[in-house]
Amino acid sequence: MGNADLRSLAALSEISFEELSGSVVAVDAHNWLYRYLTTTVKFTREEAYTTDSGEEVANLIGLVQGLPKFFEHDLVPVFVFDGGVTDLKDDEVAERRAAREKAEELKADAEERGDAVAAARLEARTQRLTDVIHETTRDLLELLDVPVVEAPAEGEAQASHMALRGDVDYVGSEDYDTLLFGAPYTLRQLTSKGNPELMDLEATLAEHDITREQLVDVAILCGTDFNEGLSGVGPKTALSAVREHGDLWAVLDAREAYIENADRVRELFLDPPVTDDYEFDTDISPDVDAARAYVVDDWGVAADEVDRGFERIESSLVQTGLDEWT
DNA sequence: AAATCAAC
DNA sequence: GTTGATTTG
Repeated sequence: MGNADLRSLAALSEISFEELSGSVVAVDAHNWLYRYLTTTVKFTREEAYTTDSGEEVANLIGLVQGLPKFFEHDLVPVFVFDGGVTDLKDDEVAERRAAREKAEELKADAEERGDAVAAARLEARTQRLTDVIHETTRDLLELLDVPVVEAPAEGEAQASHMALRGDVDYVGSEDYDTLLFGAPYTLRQLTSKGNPELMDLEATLAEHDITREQLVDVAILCGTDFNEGLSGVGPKTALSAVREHGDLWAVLDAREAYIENADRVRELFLDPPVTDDYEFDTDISPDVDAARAYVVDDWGVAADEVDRGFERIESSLVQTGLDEWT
């Protein structure tokens, strides 16, 4: 199962923050938080991200540490929140729940053995995005005046739709799904060190001389979040098969194979539930003091975890303010 | 989570 | 080329 490994097919290139200055980037909130919670935050210093009262605040710290990158480079993030779960994804959700429960069991075992390292690793797997995390994330974004859009379903699909309509310049994501959802340009590694990476849909299609429909077919053949791919079929095999036979159905026919829900998965990528009913203002003026008070006073985050982040946000605001006068 | 490596 | 395990960040 699992995700299509489209990396080897994607047209990627480096891009500098200078070139991106002034752009608006739609970020899938779920993905952004999930990645942040499971990688940067959880591994080493788990204690720091849980308050004395036992509240999970890693998301708040993650935002305060991650957002300055946007502000400092004059990039405006628009956070897109997931709507209801697609029914197709029920399987996936159930699977994740099972995986989580399993991980929780293993973690309990590890703790019993006194194996702290193993327990910490497993903790990452038990991680989930709770309602509290979603709500506090929204609250903090609001205080920082960061635009938020509600997706009817998949955040990635909505973000891609907004990019297709030209309402944002880029989608910010680490996933390759945005290619399938039709996002013209996706930015990767926006919060890591070094330059971001630009993923170009048109260049990807041109490079392999295929259409977006065919790219979706390739992905379905290798497996996506929504369907099991054919075993033994990876990106290379899928690509040449689609190029040879034309589309998914012809490939399945030729290989006498069957993929559950293939038609619906295809539809989901090519014509996902999205909305034009959104509105946001990219001229943002964060209330840094209120944000700091919210994080430190209301939620009990240690001040030294967020001081630097808030300082960076503050000084980036001064900077852009000056730019307007020069 | 990405890169590398071994096995099929 | 694909997959699974492994390591490192």
